[in-house]
Amino acid sequence: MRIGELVKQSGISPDTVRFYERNGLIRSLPSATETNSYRNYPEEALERLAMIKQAQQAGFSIAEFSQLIERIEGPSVDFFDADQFLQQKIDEIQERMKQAKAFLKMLKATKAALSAHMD
Amino acid sequence: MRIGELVKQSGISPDTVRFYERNGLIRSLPSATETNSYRNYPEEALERLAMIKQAQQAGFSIAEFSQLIERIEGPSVDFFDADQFLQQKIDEIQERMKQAKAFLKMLKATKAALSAHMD
DNA sequence: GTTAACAATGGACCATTGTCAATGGTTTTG
DNA sequence: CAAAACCATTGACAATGGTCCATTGTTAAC
Repeated sequence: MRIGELVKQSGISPDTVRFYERNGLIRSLPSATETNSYRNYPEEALERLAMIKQAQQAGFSIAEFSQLIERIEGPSVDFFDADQFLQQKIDEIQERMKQAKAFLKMLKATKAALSAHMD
Repeated sequence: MRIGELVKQSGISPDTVRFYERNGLIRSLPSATETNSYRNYPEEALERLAMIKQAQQAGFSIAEFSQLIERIEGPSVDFFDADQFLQQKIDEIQERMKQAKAFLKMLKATKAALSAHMD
């Protein structure tokens, strides 16, 4: 699939897709049938883009996501290293979610207090 | 309390504290007893800094946090407006956490799959 | 009372995460 | 085949969230 199609289906701008690719978050394969200079994306690219969105919402930076990709599908996977990396990131996200949860709770309490004021 | 004390107790750099203050996230009171040009922070500043951290982990930008502050403790609070603002932010954070959760789940699954490989 | 430590301000600088515009090549459509 | 639509590359620009530095003022310690 060409970038235009990917853009249409994902809602992400072509510039952003190319930006992600430059940074190793997504890959395009050279087309088997065509010999142009157009990027050719596999179907999985869509899921990958969705995954990037999720990672960002979880507080991952592009650099971190790129490291993740390298570790889990790069050549010569170092299992121990990958395992350690994953565990660390899992911990970080859990901590972040804890903090976010506390903030959310506070917002809700604030809203409730406000509502009580409103009558 | 002066900025140095706040910095010591919060672990946040003085530049960052002043940056936050410039952007309306925190306020210093003119000291009642002293007549210098030093910032004077109330005890609550510490909690405020902690709250800023939480908000950031929840994906809040500085601008959003500043708007929040204005709404809940600014002069002439518009209850309806504040209520709507809070609800919207609550929804956004919940959506973000949903995505983050999905990502976390995927990381855990990836780690489990990796572990299975390791023996 | 003078030095050391602390604080304020202004402005430059930095990384991150995109976005835009210009220019030129490729494909598709009519 | 000519025009419109699509794509690539390069490099500039922008917003966000700080950080650093130089200069100057203030306070505290010796």
